[in-house]
Amino acid sequence: MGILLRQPRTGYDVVKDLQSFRPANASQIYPILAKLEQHGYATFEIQAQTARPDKKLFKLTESGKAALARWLDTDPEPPVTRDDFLSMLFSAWSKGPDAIARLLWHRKRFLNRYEQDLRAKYQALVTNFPADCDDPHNARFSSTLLYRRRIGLVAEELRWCEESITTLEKVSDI
Amino acid sequence: MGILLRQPRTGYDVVKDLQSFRPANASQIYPILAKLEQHGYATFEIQAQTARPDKKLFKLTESGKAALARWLDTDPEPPVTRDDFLSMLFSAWSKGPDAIARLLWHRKRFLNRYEQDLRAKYQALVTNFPADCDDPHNARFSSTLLYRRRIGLVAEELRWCEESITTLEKVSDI
DNA sequence: TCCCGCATGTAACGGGTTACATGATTGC
DNA sequence: GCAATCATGTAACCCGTTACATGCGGGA
Repeated sequence: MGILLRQPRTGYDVVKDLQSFRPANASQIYPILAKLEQHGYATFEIQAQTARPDKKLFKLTESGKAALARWLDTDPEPPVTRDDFLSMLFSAWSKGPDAIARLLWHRKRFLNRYEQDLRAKYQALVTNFPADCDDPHNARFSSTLLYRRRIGLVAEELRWCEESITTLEKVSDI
Repeated sequence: MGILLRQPRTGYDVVKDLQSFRPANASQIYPILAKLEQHGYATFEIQAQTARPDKKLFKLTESGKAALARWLDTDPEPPVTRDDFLSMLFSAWSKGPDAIARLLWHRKRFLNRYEQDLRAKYQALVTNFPADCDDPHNARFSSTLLYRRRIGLVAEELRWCEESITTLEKVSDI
């Protein structure tokens, strides 16, 4: 399952870490961690805290690391996306060019915000840990690759949005 | 739900049409069509066929069209993707640069095939119906926008794959 | 001969989301 | 005073997938 125990983390932390590229919510993660523990793939230490529920700090066992390594050798499934925007665009012609333009503008705003966010995080990563990011044996190397990918894709979709808006303008007011 | 009744279609056709941008399978579509019919959003005519089960040709009612128009006025949810490849890449550092390269090559091959397929379909569309594709009141206009988007994104990810492979080579054999 | 395409569905299962339950601390 | 952050979980539900059931015609 969503195995991302680079470092020991609590369930709560795992949810946050996954957020960026494989969203899942708490009520899903906790049962999974419990199951991993039952199968011997992970163990946890309890850290008592005052004024908060006790933390369960999970970490992978050797057997868990082996299972992850095996999974890495399998071929990944083709990606699946669901995106209401695309479905709407598919039917938007029925309401005319204005509706299409509205959708595109909406998407553009969304992408702009998203891009800024990504760039900020990426910048923070490479300025704080420049050495790690260049070392392919380091976890942060993987992270930089993933950031660069997302940034490139978002920039491309943004380009597409603008292109589409201009063609729409050209076509509809001639 | 997946409302894409541009023209009257059978359940079987709907599944195929959706394939490209919002995959769903037959056992999901049939109950949905039945529900649409119960709610008065769609009706069907039965076309008897010899040697095959009778066709149920569904089409949207006025009330169905109105519902679709209302949906088009709502703001789309942010997109969700799940992609094993990304999860694997995230952990691939643990197995070293070769594992990362292997993943990237695998993805590259996948994207190459996908890109060819998309370009072929896009070409077919614009050569067969050049006028429709330029008319924003026509359904095929929406389709061309969607194709251009997908093609751009796939090309960008391909570029990223190649870039990543070369940085990996540079970094690991110096 | 066997698989693919056409054409419809039902039943069981599994993964994911939403809602609920608890509770102290910190900042607006 | 209210929301957000930290921290754990359970229960119900929905959406989607897999497997099953049926059956003929055409191409490899």
